[in-house]
Amino acid sequence: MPVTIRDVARASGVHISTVSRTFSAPHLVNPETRVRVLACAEDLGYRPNRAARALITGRTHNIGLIIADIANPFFPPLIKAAESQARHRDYHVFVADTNEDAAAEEELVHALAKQVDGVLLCSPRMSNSLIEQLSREVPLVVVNRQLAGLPCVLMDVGQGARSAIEHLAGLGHREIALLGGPRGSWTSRELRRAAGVAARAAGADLTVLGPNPPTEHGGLAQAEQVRRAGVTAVLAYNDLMAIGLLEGLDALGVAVPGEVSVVGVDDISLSRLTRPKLTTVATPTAAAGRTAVDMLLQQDTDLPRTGRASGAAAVAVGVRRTTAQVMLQTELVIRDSTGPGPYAGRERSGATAAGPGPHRRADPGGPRVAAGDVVAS
Amino acid sequence: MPVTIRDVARASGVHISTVSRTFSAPHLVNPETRVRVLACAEDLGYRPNRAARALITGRTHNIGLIIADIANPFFPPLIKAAESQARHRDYHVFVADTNEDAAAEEELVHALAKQVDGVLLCSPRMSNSLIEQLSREVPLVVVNRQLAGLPCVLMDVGQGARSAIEHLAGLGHREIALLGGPRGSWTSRELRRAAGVAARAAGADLTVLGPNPPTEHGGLAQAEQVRRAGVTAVLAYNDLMAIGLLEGLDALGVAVPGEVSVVGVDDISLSRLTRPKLTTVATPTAAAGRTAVDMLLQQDTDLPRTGRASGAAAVAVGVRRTTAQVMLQTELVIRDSTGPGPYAGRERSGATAAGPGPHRRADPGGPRVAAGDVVAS
DNA sequence: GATCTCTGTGCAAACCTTTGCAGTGAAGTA
DNA sequence: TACTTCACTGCAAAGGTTTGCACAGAGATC
Repeated sequence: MPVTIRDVARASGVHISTVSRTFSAPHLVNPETRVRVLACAEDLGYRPNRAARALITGRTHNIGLIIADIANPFFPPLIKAAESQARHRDYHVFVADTNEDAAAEEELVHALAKQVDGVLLCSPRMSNSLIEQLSREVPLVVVNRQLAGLPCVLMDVGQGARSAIEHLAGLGHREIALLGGPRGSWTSRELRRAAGVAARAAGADLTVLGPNPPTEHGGLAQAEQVRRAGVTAVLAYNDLMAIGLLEGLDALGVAVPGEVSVVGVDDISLSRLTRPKLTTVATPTAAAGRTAVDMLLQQDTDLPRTGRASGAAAVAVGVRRTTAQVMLQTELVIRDSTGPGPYAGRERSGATAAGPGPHRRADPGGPRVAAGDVVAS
Repeated sequence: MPVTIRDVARASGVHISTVSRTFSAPHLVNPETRVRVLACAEDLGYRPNRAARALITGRTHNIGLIIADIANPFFPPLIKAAESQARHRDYHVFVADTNEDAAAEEELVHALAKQVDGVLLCSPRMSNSLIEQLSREVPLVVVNRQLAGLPCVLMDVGQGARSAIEHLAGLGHREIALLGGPRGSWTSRELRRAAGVAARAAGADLTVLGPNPPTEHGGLAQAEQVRRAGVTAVLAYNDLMAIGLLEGLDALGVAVPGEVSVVGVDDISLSRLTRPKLTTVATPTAAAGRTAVDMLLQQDTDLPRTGRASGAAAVAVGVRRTTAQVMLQTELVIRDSTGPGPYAGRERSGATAAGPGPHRRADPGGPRVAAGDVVAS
């Protein structure tokens, strides 16, 4: 029932190889023949079988995108950017969700391995050694995790944490909590490290609460702890948790930013919709998606193909993998969930402790994110 | 470099067919041989090439999921439910985003056709006739669109609209606006139809505004129109638009629900987080995902396979497609964005016009969605 | 008129599996 | 003993495509 290259060949009176060339190397076939073949193909509704093509060329023109949780609004912009970038290069993206489950991640890499030309591993939860092992099976680009020897796209959450802590300290907060993210998250570790350093430098105390599930509920569940900890400011692992915390504090009757200031990370679109609007560290999510696809496709063109069509040239060059690591910048966006703390006005007053008036608002639009720098290669 | 069945055969001293059987029909091979082969496979890190397998069996064990917009929080629960249901049956799901673009939808169906065993088309934007045509290329299940002769999973938004309008009319609203969804959306048409009927029955006027992009911004952009239309209540195409409208009205200084009541559709998790919390028509998104996968896989096992392995039995049965259409129930969840209207208390007072006190709150948890009914088959 | 170049096409192998069929030898049956 | 049955394994074709190589014929060159 499905029409193959053979049917087209029969219909147009040429050999199947000519039909094949009509599609994959049109310049090699006589214009007259070409139009005839194309007409027949059109007539019969022929579409090249990509799986069969992949079998011999070693190129599927698909890339896999493994995501911890599609429901986390952090990811969709990344997915969309990756998809549009891939489409430009005539690639398709297959997205798979792991439910924050390390075992599912491994499973999926294996399942995808032979059906895609490479995989983007976003915010993986599995161990470094397992990732390295899997990278021998299929080209990998890792997002939100630093891994020696593998191409990585990172967001400078360390810098973001620093900015956030400095912002809070500048507002007069000295007792700050950090709501940690999920176990196994590189971002969470990085955030904690940088926040610790920044807090020490600013003379503030940092209490770490967690690990927590990186969801609204994870934040909500910590509201009680936050109140008990006696802190006046909180930096959350991500916006979702920050928003949950906002909810939880509201339910407990704790005023934000009156009694407690809250800062998130990611700047998901939702963070503009809460009351109060969320101060947050904007991460360049879309840029990360684009960059990761670029790096994967770059690596892909460098690498020899697996099919019989492997060029001798590629072999001569050897398996020289590009392992560039890109760090993308983050930026603090100040909205309404942060306000003066108990030490407002004392020492390092600066521009921040400008009285009880309205806080600085982020300008509503425009690009906020700088281009990434290559950090290592 | 990649290890194939042949390498395993060589290593374990058997024919490739024995290796093949070790994986796909273990009971046909001697236990001793089996363990030896498995050991060798393990040693060499062999993994069956699913693409090659698909070429001959005609079964990829993948299903495609085409989504209008991953960033719309309506979809992730559907995706996750579909994914988990598929995983149970040893299938993988490839998600693709079309950016609300009909042309991209067609593109993607073609691209996926030979790499999956079937496609779930969610809230498609393309024409019925095109969908029908594509369904000849690959098994299709359509979600959120009724289409004769094709298996469909629908949500009873008509009933939802009716409940919403009755709720509003009961609260004393007589001038109601409907914020329409995107052009080409079956749900939007259905909503409009049912809302019109219900409004007439309740003696209320219905003003339709739209079509609009089904996003937060689409709702926000209509705030001005809503105010100008002089309505006291609005039913929005989905929660995202309702939330945008909440924003817009807030910016215009219009109180919700004091001056205008707002109802959304979908009950995305976000709708519990707005101020005021959103009254909305809950749609059984996860159930839809599960059901759609079930229907697709059902159809899949019925249909003869394309590969040479096609059983004669299937042919004897003939191409009997299951074209069941399932309608899932919706339910109105009343929160804080709806309140008494100008005609509150006059006639049909009921339980709704209980003075200016707090409105009814939805209970926070528990299942709200009934199981689906088969409507036709 | 012989040789060369070039364009267009056909041939057949290869990619990695699965599976119907046939063959082997051992155990069971008459 | 001769026959059947059975469990296991090998053989080879098939699935749809790509591509190196060979070849035919046309035109150009000397």
